[in-house]
Order: sequence, then structure tokens, then C-alpha cells
Amino acid sequence: MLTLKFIQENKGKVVERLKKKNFDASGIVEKILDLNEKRRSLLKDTESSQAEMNALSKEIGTLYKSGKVEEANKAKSKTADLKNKIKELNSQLENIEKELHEELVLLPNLPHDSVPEGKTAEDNEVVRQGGEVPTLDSSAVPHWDLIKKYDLIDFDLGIKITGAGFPVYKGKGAKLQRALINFFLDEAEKAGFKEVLPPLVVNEDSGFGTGQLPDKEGQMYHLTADNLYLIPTAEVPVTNLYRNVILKASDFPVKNCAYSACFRREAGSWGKDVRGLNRLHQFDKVEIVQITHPDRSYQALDEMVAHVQTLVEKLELPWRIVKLCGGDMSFTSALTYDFEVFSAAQERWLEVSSVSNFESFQSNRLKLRFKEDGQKQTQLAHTLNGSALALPRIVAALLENNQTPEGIRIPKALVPYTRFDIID
RNA sequence: GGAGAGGUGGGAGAGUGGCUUAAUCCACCGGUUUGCUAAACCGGCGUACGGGUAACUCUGUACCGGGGGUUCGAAUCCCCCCCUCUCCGCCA
Repeated sequence: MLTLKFIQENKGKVVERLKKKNFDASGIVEKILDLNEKRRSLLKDTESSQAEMNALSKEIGTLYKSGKVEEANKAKSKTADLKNKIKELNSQLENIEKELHEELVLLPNLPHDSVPEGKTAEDNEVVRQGGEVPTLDSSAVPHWDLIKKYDLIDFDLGIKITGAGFPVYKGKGAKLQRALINFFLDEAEKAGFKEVLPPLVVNEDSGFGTGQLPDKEGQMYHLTADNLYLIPTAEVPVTNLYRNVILKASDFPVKNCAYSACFRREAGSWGKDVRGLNRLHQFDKVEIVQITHPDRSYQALDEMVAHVQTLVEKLELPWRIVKLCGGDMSFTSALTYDFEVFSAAQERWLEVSSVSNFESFQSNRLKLRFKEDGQKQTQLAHTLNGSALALPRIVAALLENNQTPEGIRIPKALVPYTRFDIID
């Protein structure tokens, strides 16, 4: 959520920059500014009436105390009209504020200056790539065949006990999950991210804080009996740890990592793109979250991207980093880098990580603020997060790229975690 | 699930209708004192949204878990909801 103050001071800039996200903000911005004018004038009236009432009440109190009952009663009679006026003004103010808030949450975050123009993923900009695409044996097959061949993951069993998109990992398939989770957590810790293990279920306030609610309600599993939501990513509980918090500048940077299962309804997708591990309702992911001083958030973003790069390099996967174009970016992000790894048997790039700077967009919803040392005034902090990494597509790429007639090779960096070097 | 207690500033904790501008203590910040530290003493101490100003100062309103009500006036009284704790039951 953009702040009112920012919109007021940067009206033209907001409209201009949001064009990059293919969002026409002109109408909403006008409406917001107009509503705010109304709000301010109403607020002024309300508050002065309230002040008058407070003074009157105090006077009545004093009169009663000194036994001047008649005068007190006289003063009392004056309060009735004022009281009604305040009630009326208050309800108008409440309506305006509600309307204003409804408009404010419709505005996406402004894309950073460096965000490329574009409408779809086609227009994303490849910024770096590395690793080598392996030349596979002619008998090479996609991962959904490999997991059957080696009995690593059972989709049918998942369908039986839950439904499509809830795989059951078995044997070395299950161990590979554990190995990857531990590998990612250890690496994150080495990079200075403190581990937390959050709840997998969050309340409505948390959903709002990171921007899943109200707009993406349909993408989360909702536990209606308790009005709680299954988390779509650890970003939600971890970032919300800092909801309604005022940090000191000296607390920066706050760096957390967390493993969690993630649950996504992903309604309405079928076909080849979602086959096998390409898209699931439940999957595992290690997330990194950072809270920084506004001056340092882009530096922090670069560091996080660099961290993710070391992961795909250690896994010896062919990778590339793309900077998302305006049209492909999320509602809340100011700048996003996606990591993709090449899946040799499917012959396509798979998105395995998304690293974003949200600047103060989430902080404003979260009321996550900080104070400079010795300053009274609070400012919004910047929040960032990234996957480091999401498992399923990494597993898909590992299986496909490392398949040999003898079995599937495990990359060296992972062997201490799996304690086997081949799946056969 | 049953029974009970409770929710007040960063923390502890007083406050049962108007000197509450929320006491007091602790923590924290500044000052005095001091060779340094500590102690002592003095002062300060939250958030949000407005008004005013060149700026600092100044000033208004709201906020005692949330919402509603009673009243000239509510942290305090009434209603609804949420949450926490304790004991019991069930249970990994």
C-alpha cells in the first residue's frame, strides 16, 4: 500500500510509473486525492466540535462540584445539538476513510526505475546466466517418468489420500527433500540469515500484512471454522513477525530464513506446464526475508540474488536470472528477479526462485517502522524476500539433468546431506 | 470440551464515573556530580491523524484487547466478540 503522503506529493509520478505495470492509476489517484481533501475538512470539523464538547463537559463537571446545579443544567442543554453534530460528522468521516482505504489498496506498488517495459514473461530481461546444459542420452525422459522408474514420488497415492497436487515422497525421493531443505537452510545461515520455524497457519491480519488479503484470497486454503489460512509461503508468517513493530536503525539488517511447507490452491491451471512437479498444491521451500533501512534495500536485494546464485551453482544446474518486466511483476513488488533452471528433458526453463524488493509497500500495511538513532520520527522500513529455494522444480531439474543409464547422479554439494551419490 | 481468572504505556503495576494531563517502580535517553564506571539527584519518556510555522517550539483529536451502548462526561458502568493464563478432561 502506498502512503497517502507519497501519493499527494508525487501524483504525476505515481500515474506515470504505474503505466509500466500496465495499470492506469489516473482515476484512482484523482479519487484518492479528492477523498483525502474531504477527509481533511471533515476531520477538522469533527475535531473542533469534539474539542468544544470536551471543554463543555469539563465545565459541567466543575459546576456540579461547586454546587452550581442550575448553571450546570443550563450548560447541559447546550450539549445535545453538539452531540448529534459530532455523531453525524463521525459517521461521515468513517465512511470517507473506509472509501479512501478501499481505493488505496487498489494501487499496486510502483516499479523501480530499472524495471523493463513489457507486458508478459516474454519481455523479461535476462541479466545473467551460468552453468552448462547437459547433453542427455537419447533415452532421457522427463522427471515424471523418472520418479516412477525409481519410485521416488507417488502422485496417485497423494490423489488417494488428499487430491491432485499433493505428492507422496518415498524412499530416496523423501530423503532428497530432507537433504535439500537442510542444505538450503545451512547455506542461508552461512549467509547471515537467522533461522525461524514459523506456524503453517496464519490469521487474517497476517494475510493482509503481506498483501495476500484481500486480493488473492482465492489462492490460499481457508480454514473457515477458525478463520485461518494455510500459508502460501513462509514470507507471510516470517514478515508478519515484524507487524506493528518499531525497530531502531541499529537493528538493521534483520535477516531471517525459514523452511516451510507451502500451500497454494492455484485454481484453474492444467496441461503440460503443470505436469509432474511443475506445479503443486503443497510443496516445500526455504525462504529468506530481509528488513532493511530504505537506503540499503537495493544493496540487500543484490546480496540476496547473489546468495540464490550460489545455491544453483552448488547444485550444478544451468541457471539464468531474469529481471521481470512491468507487466509480469506482482502487485506488491518494486523490483523482482526470477531464477530459472533449465530442465533438460522438458527443454524449458523452470522458475525456482523469485527475489523481490517491496520497498515500503508491505511495511505500510504491516506498520513496520523504524527510528533513526536519537530521532523521534518514525519511518517505514523496507522489506524483501526470496525463495532460496523452492524444492519441486529443483528436484525436477536435478533428476532430468543428472540422469544417466546407470542412475541419477547427486551433485557433490548435496551428497553430505543425502548420504548417497546416485539414485538407482 | 468443562470450570475459573484476566487483558492498562517498552516491562511490571495502581486506578470502580469528572485534579487522569493514566499514579508508582523498572528499563531507556539527556543533564549535574565524578579521574573512569557506578550511585545519587534533576529533567525527559508512546502511536496515529490534523492545525499552525521559514524552522524548532506550539496546538487539536483519537487510542487502556476489538466493536457497540448508557452519560454532559467512560480505562472505570452495560452488551457482544476476540485473545491470554490457570486447573480439569482429551491428546502428539
